[in-house]
Amino acid sequence: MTEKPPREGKRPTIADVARAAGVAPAIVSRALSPSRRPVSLEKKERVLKAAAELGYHQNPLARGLATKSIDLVAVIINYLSDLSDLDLFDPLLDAIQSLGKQAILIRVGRTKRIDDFLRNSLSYHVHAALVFSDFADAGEVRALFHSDNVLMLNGRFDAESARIRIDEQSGIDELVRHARGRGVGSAVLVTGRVSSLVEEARIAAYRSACAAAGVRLLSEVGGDYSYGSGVKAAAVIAVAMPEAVFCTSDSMAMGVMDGLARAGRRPPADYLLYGFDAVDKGNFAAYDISSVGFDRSALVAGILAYLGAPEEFPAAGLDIPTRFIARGTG
Amino acid sequence: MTEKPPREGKRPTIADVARAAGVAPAIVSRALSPSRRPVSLEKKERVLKAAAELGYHQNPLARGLATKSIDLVAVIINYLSDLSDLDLFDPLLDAIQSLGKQAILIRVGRTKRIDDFLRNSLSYHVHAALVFSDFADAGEVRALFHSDNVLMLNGRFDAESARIRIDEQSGIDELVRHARGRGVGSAVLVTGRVSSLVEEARIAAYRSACAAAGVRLLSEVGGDYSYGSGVKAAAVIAVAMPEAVFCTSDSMAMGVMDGLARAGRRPPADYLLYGFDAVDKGNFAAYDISSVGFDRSALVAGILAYLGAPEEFPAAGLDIPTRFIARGTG
DNA sequence: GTGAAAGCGCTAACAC
DNA sequence: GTGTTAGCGCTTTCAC
Repeated sequence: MTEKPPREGKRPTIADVARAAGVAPAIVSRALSPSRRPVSLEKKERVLKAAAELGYHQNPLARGLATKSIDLVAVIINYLSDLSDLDLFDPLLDAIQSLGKQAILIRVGRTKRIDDFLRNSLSYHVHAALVFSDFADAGEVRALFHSDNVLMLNGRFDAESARIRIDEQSGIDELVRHARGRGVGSAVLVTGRVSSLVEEARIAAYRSACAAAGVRLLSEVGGDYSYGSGVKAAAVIAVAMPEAVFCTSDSMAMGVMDGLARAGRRPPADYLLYGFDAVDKGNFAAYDISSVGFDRSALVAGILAYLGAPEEFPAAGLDIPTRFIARGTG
Repeated sequence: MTEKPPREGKRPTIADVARAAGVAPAIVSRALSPSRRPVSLEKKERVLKAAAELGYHQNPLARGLATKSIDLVAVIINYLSDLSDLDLFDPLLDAIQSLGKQAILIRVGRTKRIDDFLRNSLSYHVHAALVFSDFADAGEVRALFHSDNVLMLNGRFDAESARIRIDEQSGIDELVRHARGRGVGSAVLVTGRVSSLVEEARIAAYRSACAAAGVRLLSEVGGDYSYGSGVKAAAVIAVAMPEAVFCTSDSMAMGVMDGLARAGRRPPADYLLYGFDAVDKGNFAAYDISSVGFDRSALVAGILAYLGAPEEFPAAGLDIPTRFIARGTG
């Protein structure tokens, strides 16, 4: 490393570089930042050289104070599982970092003083906010995040908000039609956290798909997305055994499968079983559950496009289609 | 909301509050921040009142520039799975936020220019860094992170570094003794990413535990922690069927289980199977795998203690013990 | 206990 | 193209 700060114990500043390069501080700023102001090639090189020799690095705080913006993207979640799964998270982080920004991960409970919390924090000054959490609707979030760029990914968008929507209806329609095609006339739906708008929409999609396909929905059993709640649901389901079980998560489907196995019922022989949110790779042999999924990389690509040029993002938002994935259970 | 900024379109500053309260800006700063300088109760109340009326909120950037520190905790990872699992992540985020700080999540690949990357970014100014990634050893990280507080959680600590260590040896010893107690004389070890120091130590722990307990390690099969790599490993294992299979992750154990099932071998009747990193709750009935786990909440509590008072953290670091968890497969 | 004033390190306006 | 000069909003001496 070639670091030798001019003043002992202090990091070199733009002034130090300017002195070393024999130019004005403003030139250094222009040479080192994506400024649109012109700098002669010769001075630019001198500056770059001096900066390297001094081991100069920008102070993002000072830069942020001056420009009133900061290379940070806030990712707003309730639970980490709001990010669907780990397959989404790592590429998302990569995407954010590839833009020279970093991700600040904010977990918002259902507290009322979210605004105070946010406004006092760095998150209020971020370049953009990605809202996965269903804590607030588009209007509130816009008000909250000042002039910042907000992308709604939680389903709570309105006409004015930038948004990416997972179009679950398409995959669910396909799934239910598939079941119908295999002779299913009646089914039970196992649901997750109904407080969530996304879940509400998902349930509605199942209802309408069933109505359209001519599948009778015998009942809806409440769960919480977890394997355990699926096992519990199975006890209820076993009473009036339907021809098919639709679950709004794969984990619940696994639970239902194990729960019903205790009663000697196994898919696909005794009933058809469908999950939701298929992760493409690494499916367990023991739980080869038919499901609905979407292309994670398409979602990340959409987010990346938004982050790169928010103003050019389609006003109508972006829709990511889902598709039915046939596996062993249905 | 009671927000009425004095100048149109601009957020109120400390100067606005000072004017409204009829005091000097310095007083406002002292009243509103945990400053040790005294402020008369009466003025403090005036300030608080004015701030509330104006809807004043601190600008963390300006504060950070002045104090050279910022209420951000950097979480350094390679993959999100470095955080063990989701059960760890949500409580960790809660812990960080409960301290009034926020988490900035940084994914470092194996790139060489990490230092440049970090020094130019906010992460360089954070209050503390939690290093889960094995990208660098303690010395490098300390050099990199300036004077900041660094907690090593990746096993790459030295005598001077603050660290929390998961003591895997204890749980592995227990596991191997347990296998020996059930008559196991020979076993195969399925390993993960061997480039990682943690994995290296884990493998060494198995070796020494086997030597101590008198279990012969027939071979070591390389995997990558994933279910799929476990399935592949099973093909190799099936050739010379050992009495037990130890896997350094639960996912690989699941894969091994399914892979060997194709050859008609099922635990615990035909062999004993052990995983690693048990998540306590929600174990799948179909994969009831004996494993080694540790108390996630103890880890989070340790991190919280460090974050709250880094200088009071035990110089010797903290050890989180692991324990063997007996389940159906061994 | 209080306030004026000098930074923190950078960018943006404005002259040249 | 270049340099000078004000800030950005806060904390912190330092004098009172």
